[in-house]
Amino acid sequence: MTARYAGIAGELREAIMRGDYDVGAQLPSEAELAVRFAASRGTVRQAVAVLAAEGLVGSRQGARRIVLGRERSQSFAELHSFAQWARSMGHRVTGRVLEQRRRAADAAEAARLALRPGDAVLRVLRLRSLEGEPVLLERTVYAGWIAPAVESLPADCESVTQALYEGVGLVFAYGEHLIDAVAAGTEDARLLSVRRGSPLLRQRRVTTTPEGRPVEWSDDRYRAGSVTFSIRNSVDANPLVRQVGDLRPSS
Amino acid sequence: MTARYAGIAGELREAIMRGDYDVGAQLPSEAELAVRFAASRGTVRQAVAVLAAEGLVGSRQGARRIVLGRERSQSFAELHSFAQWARSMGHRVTGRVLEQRRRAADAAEAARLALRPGDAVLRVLRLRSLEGEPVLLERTVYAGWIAPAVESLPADCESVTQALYEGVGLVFAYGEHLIDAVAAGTEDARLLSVRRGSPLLRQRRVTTTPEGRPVEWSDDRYRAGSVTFSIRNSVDANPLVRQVGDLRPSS
DNA sequence: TAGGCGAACTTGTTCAAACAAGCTAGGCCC
DNA sequence: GGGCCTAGCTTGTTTGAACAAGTTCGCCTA
Repeated sequence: MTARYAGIAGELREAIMRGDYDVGAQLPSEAELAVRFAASRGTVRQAVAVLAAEGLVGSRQGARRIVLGRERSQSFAELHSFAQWARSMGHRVTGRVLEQRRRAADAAEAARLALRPGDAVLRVLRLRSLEGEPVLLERTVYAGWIAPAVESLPADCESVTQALYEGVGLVFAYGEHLIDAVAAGTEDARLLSVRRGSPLLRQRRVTTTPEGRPVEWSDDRYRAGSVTFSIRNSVDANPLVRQVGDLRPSS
Repeated sequence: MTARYAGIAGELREAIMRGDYDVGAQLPSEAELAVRFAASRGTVRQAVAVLAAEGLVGSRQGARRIVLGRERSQSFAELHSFAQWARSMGHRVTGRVLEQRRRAADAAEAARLALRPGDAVLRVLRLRSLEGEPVLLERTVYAGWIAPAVESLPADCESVTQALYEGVGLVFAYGEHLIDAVAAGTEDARLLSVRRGSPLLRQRRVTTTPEGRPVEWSDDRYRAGSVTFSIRNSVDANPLVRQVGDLRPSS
């Protein structure tokens, strides 16, 4: 059952997306929304807090909230599953496993997956295409405990995320993403049909279960121009962190 | 005066950073924290919600919260001001204006800055260096109403953000960031001391006042390897949105 | 017309109670 | 040891009251 505040947030989100309120326009006051939705002021506050977290509305003490934008947000699941995302964008998507092998985790992998160095992990190389064009190369390392489930998937499995949920009830709940730019290496270039040295958008990510158990650590490389990441922030909430690299040209 | 919940969040954040709780460890219950901080349970919930939004803790109904990570977050101001960020990282930073000119806004700029095409804007080309190495090229377009204040800044002004605040009380409150990878153009290559065509991490961003008025629209290009962007997300809150590009190789 | 003032409105914070929905750990049984 | 059950604990939701801190707008005066 959807919580009331989530339902109210959903209705307000739709009203914003529909154009009931222009960008820059004011929302009704909390008191008015409480009457309109037959809810308490606290519940309304929770609902608009959800929208604020999505960057759709902004607020100042004493002034009515304003609409900041109309861009549709994405659920965690949609971001996590390339296939789900692409389909919701209306694109034809395919995915293909090129390599898959168990091996011992190196120190970095072990740290990321809360394992000991030398523990068994499953490394998968996967190519994703949109409209027949290769756009994403994923080098994913799965913790050993999930390896059997991954190995049982077909090589052309479209949505690994969904298949793992349906197959073994695996749920992803938390993610950390590191985004930078790298030059295409030899393998990248061959598989993504680009020149060696050309720019790739790299997203390294680790994904974790609701209990806090890391499942996968992945190095994803997008062809430049194929994908853009978008983030909204504010003085109240800044999810984006800039970290210094090693200040030498990347290899 | 800092709100109580913000103070409690700060203390809990420090305890986490200090190692009082390992990654994966449980936090005390809300009831215990309420006693410890002499606050109501509602206030404690607000405090831990702040930490959850930073990706430091995760929660499941009925189970104690767990520590997800120890990475320090950044304030909005720190992310926005390259100089402030670099200094807090302990790096020597310089900034230099290479070009600065008023001109008419094109359609894209006008849309981003809530202006009409043809309205006057100020375009500034700025180079940022860390430890004497050029790492960031900013092409920033300021709305006309803030142009005089920007023009009055010295060419080697380190922190434009701080100077605008001190000079005219300008406050930034909201941001939108588009992150992708592009190939260095001729000017990029010359100014950042890289080969033409080599990868750059591009961050296009628009920044807005508390009243919702856009101030600047900037195309920032980082040398590959100099900076990584980090974002945490969860099923409860996903600030990261993947958008499709135009599926053709970038120029 | 512009500026100042104040009342009314608006959002932000804190507290508390009550209930719902889930987790955890101990005890018991096979 | 493993599975099941349950009491107690824990987080999630909703309501509401009271107060703080800020904004907005109408009115008045120079």
